[in-house]
Amino acid sequence: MSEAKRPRGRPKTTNPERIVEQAMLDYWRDGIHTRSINQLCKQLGMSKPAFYREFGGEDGLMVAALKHYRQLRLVPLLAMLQADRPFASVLPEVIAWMTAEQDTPNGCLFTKLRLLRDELGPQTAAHVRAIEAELLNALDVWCRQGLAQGAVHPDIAPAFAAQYIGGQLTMALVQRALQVPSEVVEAQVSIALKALRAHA
Amino acid sequence: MSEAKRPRGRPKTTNPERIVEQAMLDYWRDGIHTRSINQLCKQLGMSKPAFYREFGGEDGLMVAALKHYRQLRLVPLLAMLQADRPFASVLPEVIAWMTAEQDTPNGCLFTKLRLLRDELGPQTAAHVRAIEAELLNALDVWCRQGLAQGAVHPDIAPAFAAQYIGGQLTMALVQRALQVPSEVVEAQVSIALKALRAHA
DNA sequence: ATTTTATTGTACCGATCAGTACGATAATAG
DNA sequence: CTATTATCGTACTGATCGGTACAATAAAAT
Repeated sequence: MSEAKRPRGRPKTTNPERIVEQAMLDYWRDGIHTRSINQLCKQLGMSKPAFYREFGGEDGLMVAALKHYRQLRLVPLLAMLQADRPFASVLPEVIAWMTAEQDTPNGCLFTKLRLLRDELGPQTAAHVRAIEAELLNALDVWCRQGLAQGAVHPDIAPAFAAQYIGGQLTMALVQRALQVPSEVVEAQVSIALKALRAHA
Repeated sequence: MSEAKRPRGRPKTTNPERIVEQAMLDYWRDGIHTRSINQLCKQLGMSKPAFYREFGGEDGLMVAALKHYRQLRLVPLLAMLQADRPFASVLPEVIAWMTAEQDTPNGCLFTKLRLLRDELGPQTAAHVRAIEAELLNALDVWCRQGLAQGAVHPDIAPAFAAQYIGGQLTMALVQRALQVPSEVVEAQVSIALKALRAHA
């Protein structure tokens, strides 16, 4: 609770956290190609020089927004996968995560960026790749556990199972972004993932 | 073979068909947000007034490119679905279509546009919706046939089966666009679609 | 040869773009 | 108080944007 001593110069009035959160929601809802930097700054309520001071450019803002999104939505998923619990009891939670109705925009910001990788700035592109790897790795570890627990069909290699789940994840998030009702998507994913289970 | 009588004025030198084909490939390969109209015209080798005379604007060009794509890639798929043949023998062809390696760009132009529906011009958006409906309807009819033939699991409603196949179609095309190898995608789709078959 | 018609592309428009120079401002330090 | 430091945003830059006016051109028609 220490009242941090003020630094020397004029006090900062911009609030980066608030701005990053709003930018994340804007990108998530509307995509990344709907606003010029001029419009972006107006929307975010900051001057253009302040924008460049804070983020260096759009690439910087997008990385910040993506990091924020990761904390908000992806970290909980990773936590599910990494919790040391029975595969069969985690699976429905993962499915629910994929198809959740929320007060936030539909779909998944990470998935949207992934599909536009060639149109991203270098830092954003690198960050997307890093998250891809992180997620795929977590799925792989989880599938190994499931196999060891006898919950995953023994003929299916964990690496393939991870790829498969990742694919269904993408499917579900894309369908949600296309406004397919969450119950329908949930039914689709449930059927698709039954193929992985033991004693099929 | 009639040598059509020339019209009155200065002869046309631009070749709309060639231009539409090239535009289709460009959109398919690079996405729709990578070139301004100025750059587009340069790339297509036509003057800007010629471009506006021929297509009226980018929306017009994109519709033309999408129609061209439909003929090239989607019509063959629809033909497969509408041919009056055993469900079980058509299914592998559909899977092969989804995952085909080609000399053309990876992925599917229609799917890319579908995911960007809010960023399209009005005509292109309408055309995308029309193709969505056309495809979903064809899948629905096909699934009814499969059910009547006893090839589709009787507990699965045709409308849901059509949605499901459509979802897996999207998944496969997105994965291909993300450079996942076609054998991997093919294995994924095969497993996912096994869930539909009778006596599972 | 002259007129009519259709297509051509250069050269231009105002608007907006991404990015920054710089003077104003507001705090602490001495 | 004055000096120092840090952040502020107005107002500007040259480039590029989407879109078009219009003079030149090339054919058929008369």
